[in-house]
Amino acid sequence: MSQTRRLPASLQADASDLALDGQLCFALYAASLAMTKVYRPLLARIGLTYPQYVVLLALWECDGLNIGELGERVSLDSGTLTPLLKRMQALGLIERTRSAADERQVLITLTRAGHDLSATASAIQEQVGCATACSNRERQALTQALQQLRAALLSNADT
Amino acid sequence: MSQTRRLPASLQADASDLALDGQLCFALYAASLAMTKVYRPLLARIGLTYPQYVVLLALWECDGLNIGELGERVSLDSGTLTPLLKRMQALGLIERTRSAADERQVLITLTRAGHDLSATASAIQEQVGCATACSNRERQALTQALQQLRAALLSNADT
DNA sequence: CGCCATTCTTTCGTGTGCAAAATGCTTGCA
DNA sequence: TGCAAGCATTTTGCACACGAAAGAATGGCG
Repeated sequence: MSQTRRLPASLQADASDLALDGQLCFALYAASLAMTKVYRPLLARIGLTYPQYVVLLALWECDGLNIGELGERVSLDSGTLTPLLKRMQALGLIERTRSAADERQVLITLTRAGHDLSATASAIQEQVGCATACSNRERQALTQALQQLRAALLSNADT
Repeated sequence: MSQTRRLPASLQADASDLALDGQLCFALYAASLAMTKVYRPLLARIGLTYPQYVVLLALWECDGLNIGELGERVSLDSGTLTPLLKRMQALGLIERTRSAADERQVLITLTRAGHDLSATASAIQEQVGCATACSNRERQALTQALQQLRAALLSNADT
């Protein structure tokens, strides 16, 4: 599996540190892929993708945001959101209107159909909760740990 | 922020459950995006993207895998890996050769240059470790929790 | 009043991710 | 032997994800 090499001790030590399964970054990446994999078929039944679902979560909580605010909330670039939101508009879930106060801004508001999807979403969320196979308490603890990690990473993003 | 609505109790209860920040799925999604955001500029200096780096991690651990095995290891589809690996070949980091034993398979092997990048990777890994702002013990615990979550999600992916 | 720096959004190019169809090799079975 | 079934990979099509650059509107400032 790992061949013996003649290297200075400083480099020799690295070999074990680079093991794929020991890496937090890979555990995060793989878990995130697995999560979307579970959501995909469930969301497909209502014609949504995972990022679109995340946007809806944000809008159910606070309707009428502009693209910049929405992007900050869900951690996405405006260049990603614009086409995504256009698709959601085509689905009849949201409206995109220029702000009267500042015509530079585009305000995103839920339609009736978009609002009503929250009931379905709750059902899906419960299904996935089962698939995680862990208690509410564990889930909460993990969620909090990930929020802290995210905050630390973002504040050190320029380092 | 959240307007009062008249709904049956069964739906009323959902409102708080759908709060964006309470969702494990969103915490995972956002943390994963934040992690790649930290890695991006560091990896860009050596011409790599994040998934390409993950593939290298896998190959440093076990060289000479075919595409299917590699995909299982890093949790990626062959449709994703094929173009990604071609780009890595163009960079001179890997070789793609048909297996003599079974001509259907494409074997991925590291070049000298690909092998040598592991030293740089260790340095990058350490930088990111600092950015996570948590101790080795915390990092290890979180990594393990994410691995368990991923395993649970994958085994229930068909539910 | 008109110019310009700022802010916000959109467009563009590159690179994932994944499902489904297409391609080419292998194996098993008549 | 010959071919049908199956397998590994590639291709195709759609949807993110992001940085950089272009467009559009606002708010000063001379």
